[in-house]
Amino acid sequence: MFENYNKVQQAVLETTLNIIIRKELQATSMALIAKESGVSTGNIYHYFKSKEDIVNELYKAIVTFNGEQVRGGLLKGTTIREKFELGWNRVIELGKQYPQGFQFIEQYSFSPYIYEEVKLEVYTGGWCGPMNELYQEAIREKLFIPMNPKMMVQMHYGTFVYMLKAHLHGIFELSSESVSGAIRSCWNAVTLRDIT
Amino acid sequence: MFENYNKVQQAVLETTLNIIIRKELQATSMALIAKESGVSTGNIYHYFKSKEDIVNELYKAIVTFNGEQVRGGLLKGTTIREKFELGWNRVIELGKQYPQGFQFIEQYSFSPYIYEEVKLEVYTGGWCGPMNELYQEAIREKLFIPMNPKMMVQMHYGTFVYMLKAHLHGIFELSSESVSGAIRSCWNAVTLRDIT
Amino acid sequence: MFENYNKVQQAVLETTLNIIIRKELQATSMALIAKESGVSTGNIYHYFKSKEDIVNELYKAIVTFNGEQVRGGLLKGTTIREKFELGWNRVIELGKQYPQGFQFIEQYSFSPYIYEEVKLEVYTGGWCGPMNELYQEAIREKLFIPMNPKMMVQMHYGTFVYMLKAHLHGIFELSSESVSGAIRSCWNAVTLRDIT
Amino acid sequence: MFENYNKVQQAVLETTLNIIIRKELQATSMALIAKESGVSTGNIYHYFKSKEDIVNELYKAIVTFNGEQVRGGLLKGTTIREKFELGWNRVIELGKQYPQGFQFIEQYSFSPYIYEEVKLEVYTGGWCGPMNELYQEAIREKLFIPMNPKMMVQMHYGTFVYMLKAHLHGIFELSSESVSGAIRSCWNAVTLRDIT
DNA sequence: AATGAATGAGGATTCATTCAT
DNA sequence: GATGAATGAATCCTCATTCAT
Repeated sequence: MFENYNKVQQAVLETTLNIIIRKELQATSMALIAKESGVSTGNIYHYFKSKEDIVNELYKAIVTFNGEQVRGGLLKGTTIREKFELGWNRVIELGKQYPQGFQFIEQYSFSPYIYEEVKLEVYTGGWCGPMNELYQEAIREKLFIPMNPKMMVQMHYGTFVYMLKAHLHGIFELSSESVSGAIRSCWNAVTLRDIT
Repeated sequence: MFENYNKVQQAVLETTLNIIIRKELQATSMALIAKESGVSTGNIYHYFKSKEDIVNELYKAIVTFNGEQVRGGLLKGTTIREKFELGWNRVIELGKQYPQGFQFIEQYSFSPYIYEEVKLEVYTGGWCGPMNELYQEAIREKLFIPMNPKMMVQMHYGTFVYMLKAHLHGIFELSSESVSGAIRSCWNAVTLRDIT
Repeated sequence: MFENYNKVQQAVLETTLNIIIRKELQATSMALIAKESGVSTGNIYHYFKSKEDIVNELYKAIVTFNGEQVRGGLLKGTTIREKFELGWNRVIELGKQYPQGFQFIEQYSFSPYIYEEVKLEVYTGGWCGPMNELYQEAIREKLFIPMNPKMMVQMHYGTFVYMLKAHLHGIFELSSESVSGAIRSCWNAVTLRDIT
Repeated sequence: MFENYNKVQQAVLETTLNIIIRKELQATSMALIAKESGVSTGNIYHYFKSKEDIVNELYKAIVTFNGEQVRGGLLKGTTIREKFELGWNRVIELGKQYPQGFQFIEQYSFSPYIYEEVKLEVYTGGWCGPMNELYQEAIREKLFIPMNPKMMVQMHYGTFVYMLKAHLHGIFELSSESVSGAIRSCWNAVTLRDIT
């Protein structure tokens, strides 16, 4: 998840993510990060400007990683339908595989602690871009209903996010059938009925 | 939003919400709450056990309020379709009218700072209950596809939450047409096609 | 010396002066001030904005006190000569009686740590004002040579400051004869010879 | 000013002086000295034992330099009066030409940060020695009043220091006339009247 | 000689909370 | 009930110094 960073930075970012999810940002002290990451406080400040900087870097790193993963999934498909399924499947997979990263983004995407510019990268540099394009193409091909593609993508993302959330809260299990059911339902929600 | 509380408690809860959204939980000090609410720190402790208590009370109050509002909307409808539309419309309305409350719940629904028991009330005492029942009924009547109704509700809730989020982030505008379009699309996503 | 402050502020200012002279500003930590003054760190910040604020307040307080003392001395005299002698005597007395205050002003009058506005008060609100007027009057009465009175006052102040400095460094003793000799010598330095 | 030191030491001393005057000793970190001098921290420690060592070396260097300059000035004169004028002129010249060095000595001559032994060098190895001798000679020749020569030198030095201080604080300008006026006035202050 | 990453004690300051009034 | 002065532990961060390279 943090391949673009050096050893020290990786240790700090990983540890920080772990503590924030476990204990809240409030309780995530530099002393604790230092202790758990094995990097001295002084040296943390050699690689990061401030605590805020660490958290923002973390946000950016996760968003970037997620973006790459989803984009990678999308590209493996050939038809629009395949791409649709592979893309959203990756979103779910990511959430299940990296629940901490997923929760972190969820919790802090509205936080004033994350710089506005960093937040906007989700919509630009993240996975939204390729997904938006896919939806646009589907509309052009009269496969999807003529709605704002960005909005449709957001709506579907919300669908999967909340499935994951409820799953992580223990409200219900997330079997692969329910996931493919959900994906199918999303597909149905936006395809032109008579065309099918 | 805080009708069940006395004047002092209301002032404290309102102020706290305001500061948390504006500045993060981290930066929400008791001194600041005291100053902005006009209630002395000593007196705040007369009405609340601790800072944690305030924030959890706030969470509970907003969830309860939202629940009442959505339930109120639902009950006005007669047919399942009407209830469906009125209910989700209220969700959107609430988010637009009380963006701070909406953002607060979004940010802190995963936070370890909120007691697990309080968080679970969303699913039980909140608006989810009546909505779950509505979906269950729709399935029984062969109107909706046979899926876990709780999951369907979560999915749709996610849909609207992310429309609101993107709207609040300034990604796109939320016209009443796009809202009703989204509601219709959700309806289509889960209704049995041949029945329509 | 700190009559215009409350008990807590007095304790803090006195302690700070003491430590700064004994140990340097660098080594004057808030923890030490708290310990030696018997005021908790938290409470110090209730009465002072910052460490810088304490030190600047200290500077201001000493300068004001010195000003009042010297002005008080001046006024007791009737003739110019008497005022001259009483005034400068007070300067020396102050330095001997409050060596810490004297050293502090000496050391920090050039320091960037003291706000420029606070520093300028020495020349305006301090004892310089009345002294300048005295010299001006003496020039008008053809008693003193026609020189910039402000400069003359500074020169004489420097004379006494360096006597005190050397005295405090243990270079020589400061007997009352040597002081009156010095004052006489200053008087001779600026009086018109033939007039005497 | 630092001719007796090698390139690296010169860079460090110059930079340190500059920062101390600009920012206070407190804010003069080794990291900043390293950055501004272009010498790495590690290498600074190759040439200096500690930060304290740098500052004390700086003090010593400036005092020595000033001493040489003033002594050099003195020697150019032949009569006592000439030596007197040339010597004090050099003091003023030095202050105007090297204001940072002048301010540094002024600020730190009382500081516990400077080792007592280093401070005493001002009075022995500095310019005071030759000046003291000059005054002693003048007394012997019945030119000056019979006062402690060391004290007289200190007094006069204070006179010029405070002229410079007020000048550097922007209280008044220091024209060459006012300087020679001040020197003359000092001369008059200590010469036996009837002798002139 | 020279570098700058690494250390961790110590710095100023803030904070939740208490309690005398 | 209400106030806000007082507490001191805990916070983020800096700093002089060391040491492997």
